[in-house]
Amino acid sequence: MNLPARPVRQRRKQARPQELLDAALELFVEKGFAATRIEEVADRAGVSKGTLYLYYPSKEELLKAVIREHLTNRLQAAIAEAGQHTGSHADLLRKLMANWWLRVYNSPAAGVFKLIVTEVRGFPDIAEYYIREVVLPNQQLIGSLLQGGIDAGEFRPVDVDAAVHSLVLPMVMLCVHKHSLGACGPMHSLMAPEVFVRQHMALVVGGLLAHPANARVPATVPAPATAPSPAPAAGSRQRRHPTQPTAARSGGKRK
Amino acid sequence: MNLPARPVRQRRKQARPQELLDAALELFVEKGFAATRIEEVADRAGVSKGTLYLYYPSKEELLKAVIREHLTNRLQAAIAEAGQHTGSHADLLRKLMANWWLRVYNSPAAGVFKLIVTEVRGFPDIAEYYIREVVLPNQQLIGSLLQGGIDAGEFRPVDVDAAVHSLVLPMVMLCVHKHSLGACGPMHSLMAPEVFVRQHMALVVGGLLAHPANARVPATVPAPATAPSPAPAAGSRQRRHPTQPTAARSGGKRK
DNA sequence: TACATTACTGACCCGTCAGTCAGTTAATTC
DNA sequence: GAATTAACTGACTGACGGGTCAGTAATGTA
Repeated sequence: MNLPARPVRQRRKQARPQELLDAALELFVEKGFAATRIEEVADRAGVSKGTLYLYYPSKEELLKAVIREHLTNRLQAAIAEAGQHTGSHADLLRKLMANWWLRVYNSPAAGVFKLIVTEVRGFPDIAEYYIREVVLPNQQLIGSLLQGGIDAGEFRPVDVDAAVHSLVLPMVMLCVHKHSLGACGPMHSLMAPEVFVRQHMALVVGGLLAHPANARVPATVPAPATAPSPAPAAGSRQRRHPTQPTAARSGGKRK
Repeated sequence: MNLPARPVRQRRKQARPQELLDAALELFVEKGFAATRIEEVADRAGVSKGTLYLYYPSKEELLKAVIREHLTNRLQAAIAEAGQHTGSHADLLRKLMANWWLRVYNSPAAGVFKLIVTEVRGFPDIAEYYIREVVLPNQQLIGSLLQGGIDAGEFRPVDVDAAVHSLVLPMVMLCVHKHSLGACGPMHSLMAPEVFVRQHMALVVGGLLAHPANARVPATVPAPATAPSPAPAAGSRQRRHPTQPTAARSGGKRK
């Protein structure tokens, strides 16, 4: 009946760059840089191939713009805003990681981690940029928080760098996973990130505390204080059924 | 002087498939599947493009063969062999993770993790296979070890699935990292894996123990037992200088 | 309404690469 | 050493995709 509906050409110079970056991020994360055709990006952004080249001079520059945009504008903002909280060092750590990482996990920025893992070897200058702007500031932030806890006698004198990795790497891996295996259907979805972050922090902070008898479970679950009461977490089975749909899946697929 | 030295054509039907798989793994991990030319794989394996197609019917089948080969032959063997140790549950966990993961990390199998992260969305049947053959058996193995420790009263009754993730994800991420950022030059190398595994296990097992006063530091470093002495690990500074060359880099680059 | 500007389009150009196949040569048999 | 087998080669092809640019139309101006 209605013809392919000529989409009524529009002039929207302001909005194009961001729309192109968003489309590019989605597709690069989905299919990889090399396997994504520039025309697909243009299509998804609602423009023609030629238009894309008005805003970005080459495919490679588009990739770099995508990464730069998401890392500087979003992750860095999150880092800055993360240093604002107060409380005991253990609480601080738990709040920081839970809030911040869940925010990152649920934003498109999570895809950037996969993108970097995937493509960084082909574009080494991205590596330098990513490390300077993201990795080091983070290590700095978490590291000094840990060091503070140690100096205050709240944490055991662990290797700070190693502990930072123990804390952060699982969260990064979760972001990467979300956009690789996690996007292959609901057959298996590692674990609900909200549940995991809480459990992970409880476990690792438990290993950090100099006097573990004091605090056991974070504020959210007011369990009997000192005794090792068998109440790991609300609604979390003890074992069996390692597979579980988990329902939550974000980023609806278009075509 | 000596001409390009005609490489003396050889007939080696037996060795070809494995040599092609090895070359393919290297290149797919290095450059990604889409960006690797089939002729590069053939070159690195010392044959012509035509020969490759005698053994693998298409580029995609080559990829699947690479993954299948490394996952079944190597990782599964490691899993089977990993269940042989004895000792307390905490020791078992530490030994298992340290030995096994360092083995994986230092083998070409580490690259397979990156390969899966990178390519699985394009080939969903690989996902199913990987989860069935690698993820689930592993969760099973570590999970039952943890559950055993809990049942024996050695560990606190934590959420087993979450704890498995806390233990394993950093190691997987380390493998992925080795072949992405880690391969971009010595400007930054997360951390020496041997050091990290030890520290990570100490930290997390510390969080698992029901009576943390007992064991503090694993066998390798006989530190003063209970008191929080400031000796985190040999040769590991307390903070500052987050960058450190770490020297160790494997997999020499050819051209 | 006529003219100017510029955001936007898509057919085209050309290098690249997965896959093919007629021919070459190492190994084996007689 | 002649004949036979089959592992191996690499020039070729057809499709595909990055990048270009002459042309189109939306918007602004007089």
